[in-house]
Amino acid sequence: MRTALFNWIFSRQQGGQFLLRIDDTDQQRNLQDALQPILDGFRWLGIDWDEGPEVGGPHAPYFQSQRKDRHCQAVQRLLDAGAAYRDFARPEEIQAEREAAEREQRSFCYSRRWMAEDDGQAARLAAEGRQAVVRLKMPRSGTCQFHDLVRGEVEVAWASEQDHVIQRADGSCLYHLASVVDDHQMQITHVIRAVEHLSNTPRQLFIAQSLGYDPPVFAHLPFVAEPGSANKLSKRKLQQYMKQPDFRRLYAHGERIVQTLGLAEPVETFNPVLVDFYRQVGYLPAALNNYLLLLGWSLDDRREDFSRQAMIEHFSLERINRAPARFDPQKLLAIEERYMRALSWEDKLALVLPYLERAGWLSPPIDEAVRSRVGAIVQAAGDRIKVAGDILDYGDFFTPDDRLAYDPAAWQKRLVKPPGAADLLARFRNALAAAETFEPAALEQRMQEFVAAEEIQLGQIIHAVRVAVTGKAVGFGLFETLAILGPTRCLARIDRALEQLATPPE
RNA sequence: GCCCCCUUCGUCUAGUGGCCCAGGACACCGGAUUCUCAGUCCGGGAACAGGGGUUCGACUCCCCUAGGGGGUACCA
Repeated sequence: MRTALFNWIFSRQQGGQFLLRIDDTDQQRNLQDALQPILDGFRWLGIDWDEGPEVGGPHAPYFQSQRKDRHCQAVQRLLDAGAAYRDFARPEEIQAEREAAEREQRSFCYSRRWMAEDDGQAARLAAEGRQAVVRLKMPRSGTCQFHDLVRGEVEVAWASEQDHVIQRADGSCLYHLASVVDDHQMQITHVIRAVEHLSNTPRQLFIAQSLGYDPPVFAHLPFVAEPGSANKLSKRKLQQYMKQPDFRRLYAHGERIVQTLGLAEPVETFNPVLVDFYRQVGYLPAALNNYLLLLGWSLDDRREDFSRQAMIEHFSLERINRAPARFDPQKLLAIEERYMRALSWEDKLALVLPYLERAGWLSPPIDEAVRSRVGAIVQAAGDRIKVAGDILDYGDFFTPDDRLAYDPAAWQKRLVKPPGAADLLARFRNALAAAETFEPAALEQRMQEFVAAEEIQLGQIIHAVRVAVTGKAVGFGLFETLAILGPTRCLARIDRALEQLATPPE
Protein backbone atom coordinates (compact mmCIF):
# COMPACT_ATOMS: atom_id res chain seq x y z
CA MET A 1 0.00 0.00 0.00
CA ARG A 2 2.82 2.34 0.81
CA THR A 3 4.50 1.33 -2.40
CA ALA A 4 1.34 2.23 -4.29
CA LEU A 5 1.16 5.57 -2.52
CA PHE A 6 4.74 6.42 -3.43
CA ASN A 7 4.10 5.43 -7.03
CA TRP A 8 0.99 7.56 -7.08
CA ILE A 9 2.66 10.61 -5.56
CA PHE A 10 5.60 10.29 -7.90
CA SER A 11 3.45 10.01 -10.99
CA ARG A 12 1.35 13.01 -9.97
CA GLN A 13 4.44 15.02 -9.22
CA GLN A 14 6.04 14.22 -12.56
CA GLY A 15 2.84 14.86 -14.43
CA GLY A 16 2.94 11.23 -15.53
CA GLN A 17 0.46 8.42 -15.68
CA PHE A 18 -0.05 5.85 -12.96
CA LEU A 19 -0.73 2.44 -14.44
CA LEU A 20 -1.98 -0.49 -12.46
CA ARG A 21 -1.10 -3.89 -13.81
CA ILE A 22 -1.91 -7.16 -12.12
CA ASP A 23 1.03 -9.52 -12.35
CA ASP A 24 -0.93 -12.73 -12.10
CA THR A 25 1.25 -15.12 -14.04
CA ASP A 26 0.95 -18.52 -12.43
CA GLN A 27 -1.76 -17.51 -10.04
CA GLN A 28 -4.16 -20.25 -9.20
CA ARG A 29 -5.80 -18.57 -6.23
CA ASN A 30 -9.02 -16.73 -6.59
CA LEU A 31 -7.68 -13.51 -7.93
CA GLN A 32 -10.86 -11.50 -7.87
CA ASP A 33 -11.36 -12.08 -4.15
CA ALA A 34 -7.83 -10.94 -3.45
CA LEU A 35 -7.93 -8.03 -5.83
CA GLN A 36 -11.15 -6.31 -4.89
CA PRO A 37 -10.13 -5.30 -1.34
CA ILE A 38 -6.88 -3.93 -2.68
CA LEU A 39 -8.57 -1.81 -5.31
CA ASP A 40 -11.11 -0.62 -2.75
CA GLY A 41 -8.27 0.26 -0.43
CA PHE A 42 -6.56 2.30 -3.11
CA ARG A 43 -9.73 4.22 -3.82
CA TRP A 44 -10.44 4.87 -0.17
CA LEU A 45 -6.97 6.32 0.23
CA GLY A 46 -7.50 8.45 -2.84
CA ILE A 47 -4.97 6.57 -4.94
CA ASP A 48 -6.48 6.58 -8.40
CA TRP A 49 -4.94 5.04 -11.48
CA ASP A 50 -4.97 6.38 -15.00
CA GLU A 51 -4.96 2.98 -16.61
CA GLY A 52 -5.67 -0.44 -15.22
CA PRO A 53 -8.39 -2.76 -14.01
CA GLU A 54 -11.87 -1.26 -13.93
CA VAL A 55 -10.79 1.87 -15.77
CA GLY A 56 -9.22 0.44 -18.93
CA GLY A 57 -6.87 2.40 -21.15
CA PRO A 58 -4.86 2.24 -24.36
CA HIS A 59 -2.45 -0.42 -23.08
CA ALA A 60 -5.07 -2.98 -22.13
CA PRO A 61 -5.30 -5.70 -21.03
CA TYR A 62 -3.96 -5.01 -17.55
CA PHE A 63 -3.85 -8.56 -16.34
CA GLN A 64 -0.58 -10.25 -17.12
CA SER A 65 -2.37 -13.55 -17.61
CA GLN A 66 -4.14 -12.06 -20.62
CA ARG A 67 -0.95 -11.06 -22.39
CA LYS A 68 0.53 -14.50 -22.90
CA ASP A 69 0.90 -14.22 -26.66
CA ARG A 70 3.07 -11.16 -26.35
CA HIS A 71 5.26 -12.92 -23.81
CA CYS A 72 5.68 -15.96 -26.04
CA GLN A 73 6.68 -13.80 -28.98
CA ALA A 74 9.34 -12.18 -26.83
CA VAL A 75 10.66 -15.58 -25.83
CA GLN A 76 11.02 -16.52 -29.47
CA ARG A 77 12.93 -13.32 -30.18
CA LEU A 78 15.22 -14.04 -27.26
CA LEU A 79 15.82 -17.52 -28.64
CA ASP A 80 16.52 -16.14 -32.11
CA ALA A 81 18.93 -13.61 -30.70
CA GLY A 82 20.83 -16.27 -28.79
CA ALA A 83 20.01 -14.64 -25.47
CA ALA A 84 18.04 -17.68 -24.40
CA TYR A 85 18.13 -21.40 -25.06
CA ARG A 86 15.95 -24.44 -24.77
CA ASP A 87 17.00 -26.57 -21.87
CA PHE A 88 16.06 -30.23 -21.74
CA ALA A 89 17.37 -30.98 -18.27
CA ARG A 90 15.03 -32.81 -15.94
CA PRO A 91 14.27 -31.03 -12.68
CA GLU A 92 16.09 -33.69 -10.70
CA GLU A 93 19.19 -33.22 -12.83
CA ILE A 94 19.26 -29.53 -12.06
CA GLN A 95 18.66 -30.33 -8.45
CA ALA A 96 21.64 -32.70 -8.45
CA GLU A 97 23.92 -30.02 -9.83
CA ARG A 98 22.66 -27.60 -7.26
CA GLU A 99 23.35 -30.01 -4.44
CA ALA A 100 26.80 -30.76 -5.77
CA ALA A 101 27.59 -27.06 -5.76
CA GLU A 102 26.38 -26.78 -2.24
CA ARG A 103 28.55 -29.70 -1.12
CA GLU A 104 31.56 -28.05 -2.65
CA GLN A 105 30.59 -24.77 -1.02
CA ARG A 106 30.53 -22.81 -4.22
CA SER A 107 27.64 -20.95 -5.75
CA PHE A 108 25.55 -22.89 -8.19
CA CYS A 109 26.03 -22.36 -11.87
CA TYR A 110 24.21 -24.51 -14.39
CA SER A 111 26.52 -26.56 -16.63
CA ARG A 112 24.21 -26.08 -19.62
CA ARG A 113 24.64 -29.78 -20.25
CA TRP A 114 21.15 -30.25 -21.66
CA MET A 115 21.15 -26.99 -23.55
CA ALA A 116 19.94 -27.24 -27.14
CA GLU A 117 21.30 -24.54 -29.38
CA ASP A 118 20.00 -25.89 -32.62
CA ASP A 119 17.06 -27.95 -33.81
CA GLY A 120 19.19 -31.07 -34.24
CA GLN A 121 20.22 -31.12 -30.61
CA ALA A 122 16.69 -30.33 -29.60
CA ALA A 123 15.29 -33.23 -31.59
CA ARG A 124 17.85 -35.62 -30.15
CA LEU A 125 17.08 -34.61 -26.56
CA ALA A 126 13.36 -34.63 -27.18
CA ALA A 127 13.71 -38.16 -28.50
CA GLU A 128 14.88 -39.19 -25.06
CA GLY A 129 11.47 -38.17 -23.83
CA ARG A 130 12.70 -34.92 -22.38
CA GLN A 131 10.77 -31.69 -22.29
CA ALA A 132 12.24 -28.27 -22.75
CA VAL A 133 11.98 -25.08 -20.77
CA VAL A 134 13.51 -21.86 -22.01
CA ARG A 135 16.33 -20.39 -20.00
CA LEU A 136 18.11 -17.10 -20.23
CA LYS A 137 21.67 -17.41 -21.47
CA MET A 138 23.07 -15.03 -18.94
CA PRO A 139 26.54 -13.49 -19.26
CA ARG A 140 29.13 -15.23 -17.11
CA SER A 141 31.59 -12.41 -16.78
CA GLY A 142 31.56 -8.68 -16.31
CA THR A 143 29.24 -6.66 -14.13
CA CYS A 144 25.73 -5.37 -14.37
CA GLN A 145 25.46 -1.74 -13.37
CA PHE A 146 22.45 0.44 -13.03
CA HIS A 147 21.32 3.52 -11.21
CA ASP A 148 18.61 3.09 -8.63
CA LEU A 149 16.76 6.24 -7.60
CA VAL A 150 16.73 5.15 -3.97
CA ARG A 151 19.97 3.18 -3.64
CA GLY A 152 22.25 5.00 -6.02
CA GLU A 153 24.70 3.05 -8.17
CA VAL A 154 24.17 -0.70 -8.01
CA GLU A 155 26.74 -3.14 -9.28
CA VAL A 156 26.38 -6.90 -9.50
CA ALA A 157 28.67 -9.51 -11.06
CA TRP A 158 26.91 -11.28 -13.91
CA ALA A 159 28.56 -14.47 -12.76
CA SER A 160 26.42 -14.50 -9.65
CA GLU A 161 23.29 -14.70 -11.78
CA GLN A 162 21.57 -17.88 -12.88
CA ASP A 163 20.24 -19.02 -16.21
CA HIS A 164 16.71 -18.29 -15.10
CA VAL A 165 13.80 -20.09 -16.61
CA ILE A 166 11.55 -17.74 -18.54
CA GLN A 167 9.16 -20.22 -20.10
CA ARG A 168 7.90 -23.51 -18.77
CA ALA A 169 7.55 -26.69 -20.79
CA ASP A 170 3.82 -26.04 -21.14
CA GLY A 171 4.55 -22.74 -22.84
CA SER A 172 3.58 -20.49 -19.95
CA CYS A 173 5.92 -17.64 -19.17
CA LEU A 174 7.40 -16.56 -15.90
CA TYR A 175 7.04 -13.29 -14.15
CA HIS A 176 10.45 -11.81 -14.94
CA LEU A 177 10.03 -12.20 -18.65
CA ALA A 178 6.43 -11.09 -18.58
CA SER A 179 7.00 -7.97 -16.54
CA VAL A 180 9.86 -6.78 -18.73
CA VAL A 181 7.79 -7.26 -21.85
CA ASP A 182 4.73 -5.62 -20.34
CA ASP A 183 6.70 -2.71 -18.93
CA HIS A 184 8.07 -2.02 -22.37
CA GLN A 185 4.78 -2.38 -24.18
CA MET A 186 3.03 -0.24 -21.63
CA GLN A 187 5.72 2.38 -21.99
CA ILE A 188 6.62 2.29 -18.33
CA THR A 189 9.31 4.82 -17.54
CA HIS A 190 9.66 4.34 -13.78
CA VAL A 191 9.34 1.22 -11.70
CA ILE A 192 9.01 1.90 -7.99
CA ARG A 193 8.83 -1.39 -6.11
CA ALA A 194 9.93 -3.22 -2.98
CA VAL A 195 13.57 -4.19 -2.33
CA GLU A 196 12.73 -7.84 -2.77
CA HIS A 197 12.97 -7.06 -6.44
CA LEU A 198 16.40 -5.48 -6.28
CA SER A 199 18.15 -8.77 -6.92
CA ASN A 200 15.75 -9.50 -9.78
CA THR A 201 16.78 -6.38 -11.59
CA PRO A 202 19.92 -7.66 -13.36
CA ARG A 203 18.07 -10.49 -15.08
CA GLN A 204 15.31 -8.11 -16.09
CA LEU A 205 17.85 -5.68 -17.44
CA PHE A 206 19.43 -8.52 -19.38
CA ILE A 207 16.08 -9.43 -20.90
CA ALA A 208 15.39 -5.79 -21.75
CA GLN A 209 18.79 -5.35 -23.36
CA SER A 210 18.52 -8.54 -25.36
CA LEU A 211 15.15 -7.46 -26.65
CA GLY A 212 16.48 -4.06 -27.58
CA TYR A 213 14.34 -2.25 -25.07
CA ASP A 214 15.19 0.95 -23.30
CA PRO A 215 14.76 -0.18 -19.70
CA PRO A 216 12.75 1.83 -17.18
CA VAL A 217 14.33 3.64 -14.27
CA PHE A 218 14.18 1.65 -11.05
CA ALA A 219 13.63 2.71 -7.46
CA HIS A 220 13.68 0.04 -4.78
CA LEU A 221 11.86 0.82 -1.59
CA PRO A 222 12.83 -0.75 1.73
CA PHE A 223 10.14 -2.95 3.19
CA VAL A 224 8.03 -2.01 6.19
CA ALA A 225 9.02 -3.94 9.30
CA GLU A 226 6.83 -5.42 11.99
CA PRO A 227 6.39 -3.55 15.24
CA GLY A 228 9.14 -4.70 17.56
CA SER A 229 11.24 -6.56 15.01
CA ALA A 230 13.17 -6.14 11.79
CA ASN A 231 11.14 -8.63 9.83
CA LYS A 232 8.98 -7.68 6.97
CA LEU A 233 5.42 -6.81 7.93
CA SER A 234 3.02 -9.50 6.79
CA LYS A 235 -0.72 -9.71 6.80
CA ARG A 236 -0.50 -13.38 7.60
CA LYS A 237 1.13 -12.94 10.98
CA LEU A 238 -1.70 -11.23 12.81
CA GLN A 239 -1.70 -13.67 15.71
CA GLN A 240 1.96 -13.09 16.31
CA TYR A 241 1.60 -9.30 16.25
CA MET A 242 -1.15 -9.49 18.82
CA LYS A 243 1.54 -10.24 21.39
CA GLN A 244 2.95 -6.79 20.81
CA PRO A 245 1.21 -4.35 23.21
CA ASP A 246 0.85 -1.37 20.87
CA PHE A 247 -0.40 -3.50 18.05
CA ARG A 248 -2.82 -5.27 20.35
CA ARG A 249 -4.24 -1.97 21.54
CA LEU A 250 -4.67 -0.79 17.97
CA TYR A 251 -6.54 -3.95 17.13
CA ALA A 252 -8.62 -3.96 20.31
CA HIS A 253 -9.71 -0.38 19.73
CA GLY A 254 -10.94 -1.28 16.27
CA GLU A 255 -12.50 -4.49 17.44
CA ARG A 256 -14.53 -2.65 20.08
CA ILE A 257 -15.96 -0.38 17.42
CA VAL A 258 -16.76 -3.14 14.99
CA GLN A 259 -18.37 -5.21 17.69
CA THR A 260 -20.59 -2.34 18.76
CA LEU A 261 -21.64 -2.00 15.16
CA GLY A 262 -22.61 -5.63 15.39
CA LEU A 263 -20.75 -6.52 12.25
CA ALA A 264 -19.67 -10.07 11.95
CA GLU A 265 -16.13 -9.03 11.25
CA PRO A 266 -14.69 -10.70 8.17
CA VAL A 267 -11.43 -11.89 9.67
CA GLU A 268 -9.82 -11.65 6.25
CA THR A 269 -9.78 -7.89 6.03
CA PHE A 270 -10.16 -6.90 9.66
CA ASN A 271 -6.44 -6.68 10.13
CA PRO A 272 -4.41 -3.57 10.97
CA VAL A 273 -1.93 -4.61 8.33
CA LEU A 274 -4.59 -3.95 5.69
CA VAL A 275 -6.16 -0.60 4.88
CA ASP A 276 -9.66 -1.92 5.15
CA PHE A 277 -9.28 -2.09 8.91
CA TYR A 278 -8.87 1.67 9.08
CA ARG A 279 -11.79 2.28 6.79
CA GLN A 280 -14.09 0.13 8.89
CA VAL A 281 -13.07 1.74 12.14
CA GLY A 282 -13.28 5.29 10.86
CA TYR A 283 -9.78 6.61 10.44
CA LEU A 284 -9.28 9.58 8.15
CA PRO A 285 -7.72 8.55 4.84
CA ALA A 286 -5.65 11.73 4.86
CA ALA A 287 -4.14 10.78 8.20
CA LEU A 288 -3.28 7.28 7.04
CA ASN A 289 -1.74 8.69 3.89
CA ASN A 290 0.34 11.07 5.94
CA TYR A 291 1.53 8.29 8.21
CA LEU A 292 2.38 6.03 5.29
CA LEU A 293 4.34 8.83 3.67
CA LEU A 294 6.45 9.21 6.78
CA LEU A 295 7.22 5.51 6.89
CA GLY A 296 10.58 5.71 5.24
CA TRP A 297 10.48 9.19 3.85
CA SER A 298 11.09 12.58 5.43
CA LEU A 299 11.53 16.06 4.16
CA ASP A 300 13.66 17.56 6.89
CA ASP A 301 14.02 17.69 10.64
CA ARG A 302 10.72 19.33 11.50
CA ARG A 303 7.91 19.03 9.03
CA GLU A 304 5.53 16.13 9.48
CA ASP A 305 2.19 17.35 8.20
CA PHE A 306 1.65 16.74 4.54
CA SER A 307 -1.60 17.24 2.72
CA ARG A 308 -1.95 15.47 -0.60
CA GLN A 309 -0.91 18.64 -2.35
CA ALA A 310 2.12 19.06 -0.10
CA MET A 311 3.13 15.43 -0.66
CA ILE A 312 3.09 15.91 -4.39
CA GLU A 313 5.02 19.12 -4.05
CA HIS A 314 7.77 17.93 -1.73
CA PHE A 315 8.16 14.21 -2.30
CA SER A 316 11.38 12.88 -3.75
CA LEU A 317 12.65 9.36 -4.16
CA GLU A 318 16.13 10.47 -3.17
CA ARG A 319 14.96 11.26 0.35
CA ILE A 320 13.64 7.79 0.98
CA ASN A 321 15.49 6.09 3.79
CA ARG A 322 17.30 2.98 2.67
CA ALA A 323 16.77 1.13 5.95
CA PRO A 324 13.43 -0.52 6.69
CA ALA A 325 10.98 1.48 8.79
CA ARG A 326 8.97 -0.17 11.53
CA PHE A 327 5.22 0.11 11.63
CA ASP A 328 4.38 2.07 14.78
CA PRO A 329 0.72 2.01 15.82
CA GLN A 330 1.23 4.79 18.35
CA LYS A 331 2.58 7.20 15.83
CA LEU A 332 -0.24 6.38 13.45
CA LEU A 333 -2.81 7.12 16.13
CA ALA A 334 -1.04 10.34 17.05
CA ILE A 335 -1.25 11.56 13.47
CA GLU A 336 -4.87 10.49 13.24
CA GLU A 337 -5.62 12.50 16.40
CA ARG A 338 -3.88 15.51 14.96
CA TYR A 339 -5.99 15.36 11.81
CA MET A 340 -9.15 14.81 13.81
CA ARG A 341 -8.43 17.79 16.03
CA ALA A 342 -8.11 19.99 12.98
CA LEU A 343 -11.66 19.21 11.87
CA SER A 344 -14.64 21.41 12.69
CA TRP A 345 -17.40 19.81 14.71
CA GLU A 346 -19.62 19.90 11.64
CA ASP A 347 -17.10 17.77 9.76
CA LYS A 348 -16.89 15.35 12.64
CA LEU A 349 -20.66 15.17 12.81
CA ALA A 350 -20.76 14.07 9.20
CA LEU A 351 -18.19 11.37 9.89
CA VAL A 352 -19.94 10.10 12.93
CA LEU A 353 -23.56 9.91 11.79
CA PRO A 354 -23.09 6.81 9.62
CA TYR A 355 -21.68 4.96 12.61
CA LEU A 356 -24.67 5.82 14.74
CA GLU A 357 -26.98 4.65 12.00
CA ARG A 358 -25.12 1.43 11.48
CA ALA A 359 -25.18 0.76 15.21
CA GLY A 360 -28.94 1.17 15.02
CA TRP A 361 -28.98 4.09 17.44
CA LEU A 362 -30.36 6.51 14.89
CA SER A 363 -32.91 5.71 12.22
CA PRO A 364 -32.42 7.00 8.69
CA PRO A 365 -34.39 10.21 8.38
CA ILE A 366 -31.87 12.38 10.20
CA ASP A 367 -33.73 15.64 10.81
CA GLU A 368 -32.39 18.91 12.10
CA ALA A 369 -33.28 18.13 15.69
CA VAL A 370 -31.22 14.94 15.62
CA ARG A 371 -28.38 16.68 13.86
CA SER A 372 -28.19 19.40 16.43
CA ARG A 373 -28.40 16.96 19.29
CA VAL A 374 -25.62 14.77 17.91
CA GLY A 375 -23.79 17.96 17.04
CA ALA A 376 -23.90 18.93 20.69
CA ILE A 377 -22.52 15.52 21.63
CA VAL A 378 -19.70 15.85 19.14
CA GLN A 379 -18.86 19.30 20.46
CA ALA A 380 -18.93 18.14 24.05
CA ALA A 381 -16.75 15.18 23.11
CA GLY A 382 -14.04 17.53 21.89
CA ASP A 383 -10.84 15.64 21.22
CA ARG A 384 -12.13 12.43 22.71
CA ILE A 385 -13.24 11.18 19.31
CA LYS A 386 -10.01 10.01 17.72
CA VAL A 387 -11.56 7.95 14.95
CA ALA A 388 -15.10 8.26 13.69
CA GLY A 389 -16.09 5.00 15.34
CA ASP A 390 -15.23 6.40 18.77
CA ILE A 391 -18.66 8.00 18.84
CA LEU A 392 -19.87 4.55 19.83
CA ASP A 393 -18.22 5.01 23.21
CA TYR A 394 -20.98 7.44 24.06
CA GLY A 395 -23.91 5.13 23.64
CA ASP A 396 -25.39 6.23 26.96
CA PHE A 397 -26.80 9.31 25.23
CA PHE A 398 -28.77 7.03 22.95
CA THR A 399 -30.04 4.43 25.39
CA PRO A 400 -33.53 4.81 26.81
CA ASP A 401 -33.45 6.19 30.36
CA ASP A 402 -34.84 3.02 31.88
CA ARG A 403 -32.22 0.83 30.26
CA LEU A 404 -29.07 2.68 31.26
CA ALA A 405 -26.38 0.28 32.44
CA TYR A 406 -24.25 1.25 35.42
CA ASP A 407 -20.59 0.49 35.65
CA PRO A 408 -20.43 -1.56 38.87
CA ALA A 409 -17.16 -0.13 40.13
CA ALA A 410 -18.28 3.44 39.52
CA TRP A 411 -21.65 2.75 41.12
CA GLN A 412 -19.98 1.42 44.26
CA LYS A 413 -17.38 4.13 44.48
CA ARG A 414 -19.58 7.13 43.87
CA LEU A 415 -23.03 6.18 45.06
CA VAL A 416 -22.89 3.29 47.51
CA LYS A 417 -19.70 3.78 49.46
CA PRO A 418 -19.66 7.51 50.29
CA PRO A 419 -21.90 8.03 53.36
CA GLY A 420 -25.00 10.03 52.53
CA ALA A 421 -24.35 9.96 48.81
CA ALA A 422 -27.91 8.99 47.97
CA ASP A 423 -29.42 11.74 50.10
CA LEU A 424 -27.10 14.29 48.60
CA LEU A 425 -28.04 13.13 45.12
CA ALA A 426 -31.73 13.38 46.01
CA ARG A 427 -31.31 16.94 47.20
CA PHE A 428 -29.37 17.90 44.12
CA ARG A 429 -32.11 16.35 42.03
CA ASN A 430 -34.52 18.79 43.51
CA ALA A 431 -32.20 21.68 42.90
CA LEU A 432 -31.95 20.55 39.31
CA ALA A 433 -35.71 20.23 38.99
CA ALA A 434 -36.01 23.87 39.94
CA ALA A 435 -33.59 25.00 37.25
CA GLU A 436 -35.23 27.28 34.75
CA THR A 437 -32.47 27.12 32.12
CA PHE A 438 -30.50 24.03 31.22
CA GLU A 439 -27.42 25.67 29.80
CA PRO A 440 -24.03 24.34 30.97
CA ALA A 441 -23.01 27.62 32.58
CA ALA A 442 -26.25 27.95 34.46
CA LEU A 443 -26.06 24.37 35.62
CA GLU A 444 -22.58 24.87 36.91
CA GLN A 445 -23.73 27.97 38.76
CA ARG A 446 -26.53 25.96 40.28
CA MET A 447 -24.17 23.21 41.43
CA GLN A 448 -21.79 25.74 42.93
CA GLU A 449 -24.64 27.19 44.93
CA PHE A 450 -25.66 23.71 45.98
CA VAL A 451 -22.14 22.89 47.12
CA ALA A 452 -21.94 26.09 49.10
CA ALA A 453 -25.31 25.53 50.76
CA GLU A 454 -24.49 21.92 51.65
CA GLU A 455 -21.01 22.90 52.77
CA ILE A 456 -19.47 20.05 50.80
CA GLN A 457 -16.71 19.67 48.23
CA LEU A 458 -17.65 19.75 44.56
CA GLY A 459 -16.19 16.28 44.16
CA GLN A 460 -18.70 14.84 46.59
CA ILE A 461 -21.63 15.48 44.31
CA ILE A 462 -20.36 15.84 40.78
CA HIS A 463 -19.16 12.26 40.37
CA ALA A 464 -22.30 10.88 41.91
CA VAL A 465 -24.38 12.80 39.39
CA ARG A 466 -22.23 11.60 36.50
CA VAL A 467 -22.66 7.97 37.45
CA ALA A 468 -26.40 8.41 37.99
CA VAL A 469 -26.83 10.09 34.63
CA THR A 470 -24.38 8.23 32.36
CA GLY A 471 -23.65 5.06 34.29
CA LYS A 472 -19.94 5.69 33.89
CA ALA A 473 -17.08 7.12 35.88
CA VAL A 474 -15.62 8.99 32.95
CA GLY A 475 -17.19 11.16 30.34
CA PHE A 476 -17.56 14.70 29.02
CA GLY A 477 -17.80 17.74 31.23
CA LEU A 478 -20.75 17.03 33.50
CA PHE A 479 -22.61 20.23 32.72
CA GLU A 480 -22.41 19.65 28.99
CA THR A 481 -23.66 16.14 29.60
CA LEU A 482 -26.65 17.37 31.60
CA ALA A 483 -27.45 20.00 29.00
CA ILE A 484 -27.40 17.47 26.17
CA LEU A 485 -29.68 15.11 28.04
CA GLY A 486 -32.08 17.91 29.01
CA PRO A 487 -34.15 18.25 32.18
CA THR A 488 -36.60 15.43 31.61
CA ARG A 489 -34.07 12.74 30.92
CA CYS A 490 -31.68 13.92 33.65
CA LEU A 491 -34.38 13.78 36.27
CA ALA A 492 -35.63 10.43 35.01
CA ARG A 493 -32.16 8.97 35.21
CA ILE A 494 -31.44 10.37 38.65
CA ASP A 495 -34.77 9.09 39.91
CA ARG A 496 -34.02 5.66 38.56
CA ALA A 497 -30.61 5.64 40.20
CA LEU A 498 -32.16 6.72 43.49
CA GLU A 499 -34.71 3.94 43.25
CA GLN A 500 -32.05 1.33 42.66
CA LEU A 501 -30.02 2.69 45.55
CA ALA A 502 -33.02 2.39 47.84
CA THR A 503 -33.70 -1.18 46.83
CA PRO A 504 -30.35 -2.87 46.41
CA PRO A 505 -30.61 -6.09 44.46
CA GLU A 506 -29.99 -9.22 46.49
C1' G B 1 27.38 -21.81 1.74
C1' C B 2 27.40 -17.84 -1.94
C1' C B 3 25.76 -12.80 -3.70
C1' C B 4 23.59 -8.09 -2.41
C1' C B 5 21.66 -4.54 1.05
C1' C B 6 20.90 -2.12 5.85
C1' U B 7 22.65 -0.17 11.11
C1' U B 8 21.57 7.78 14.86
C1' C B 9 17.13 8.14 21.35
C1' G B 10 12.03 2.60 22.78
C1' U B 11 9.88 4.14 17.52
C1' C B 12 9.89 7.43 12.86
C1' U B 13 13.76 10.44 11.60
C1' A B 14 17.34 15.36 10.82
C1' G B 15 22.41 15.32 9.96
C1' U B 16 26.49 14.73 3.26
C1' G B 17 34.02 16.82 7.84
C1' G B 18 33.89 21.72 12.05
C1' C B 19 27.01 25.08 12.94
C1' C B 20 26.26 18.45 16.94
C1' C B 21 29.21 16.91 24.33
C1' A B 22 23.72 15.38 17.98
C1' G B 23 17.89 18.58 16.40
C1' G B 24 12.43 17.38 15.77
C1' A B 25 8.11 14.11 16.27
C1' C B 26 5.63 9.91 18.72
C1' A B 27 6.00 7.23 23.18
C1' C B 28 7.64 7.51 28.31
C1' C B 29 8.42 10.15 33.23
C1' G B 30 7.51 14.55 36.28
C1' G B 31 4.71 19.12 37.19
C1' A B 32 0.65 22.68 36.13
C1' U B 33 -4.65 23.53 34.75
C1' U B 34 -9.01 20.59 37.13
C1' C B 35 -15.64 17.60 38.04
C1' U B 36 -13.56 12.31 35.81
C1' C B 37 -11.51 11.14 31.08
C1' A B 38 -9.55 13.33 26.68
C1' G B 39 -6.88 17.70 25.77
C1' U B 40 -3.63 21.83 26.66
C1' C B 41 0.88 24.14 28.86
C1' C B 42 5.78 23.71 31.12
C1' G B 43 9.90 20.58 32.30
C1' G B 44 12.88 15.80 32.12
C1' G B 45 15.49 11.29 30.85
C1' A B 46 16.77 8.92 26.29
C1' A B 47 20.87 7.48 20.46
C1' C B 48 25.68 8.04 16.46
C1' A B 49 26.29 -1.11 16.75
C1' G B 50 31.81 -2.29 17.99
C1' G B 51 36.96 -1.86 16.48
C1' G B 52 40.64 0.11 13.47
C1' G B 53 42.30 3.81 10.06
C1' U B 54 42.25 8.87 6.97
C1' U B 55 42.20 13.96 8.92
C1' C B 56 44.10 19.63 12.65
C1' G B 57 38.98 17.73 13.29
C1' A B 58 34.52 12.53 12.23
C1' C B 59 27.55 10.72 13.04
C1' U B 60 29.45 12.16 8.44
C1' C B 61 35.11 9.19 4.21
C1' C B 62 37.79 3.99 4.02
C1' C B 63 38.51 -1.07 6.10
C1' C B 64 37.22 -5.04 9.37
C1' U B 65 33.83 -7.40 12.92
C1' A B 66 28.97 -8.07 14.83
C1' G B 67 23.80 -7.89 14.25
C1' G B 68 19.60 -7.61 11.01
C1' G B 69 17.30 -8.22 6.19
C1' G B 70 16.74 -9.80 1.09
C1' G B 71 18.05 -13.06 -2.90
C1' U B 72 19.98 -17.67 -4.31
C1' A B 73 12.59 -21.13 -7.70
C1' C B 74 9.83 -24.27 -13.82
C1' C B 75 6.79 -17.93 -6.84
C1' A B 76 5.41 -12.93 -7.59
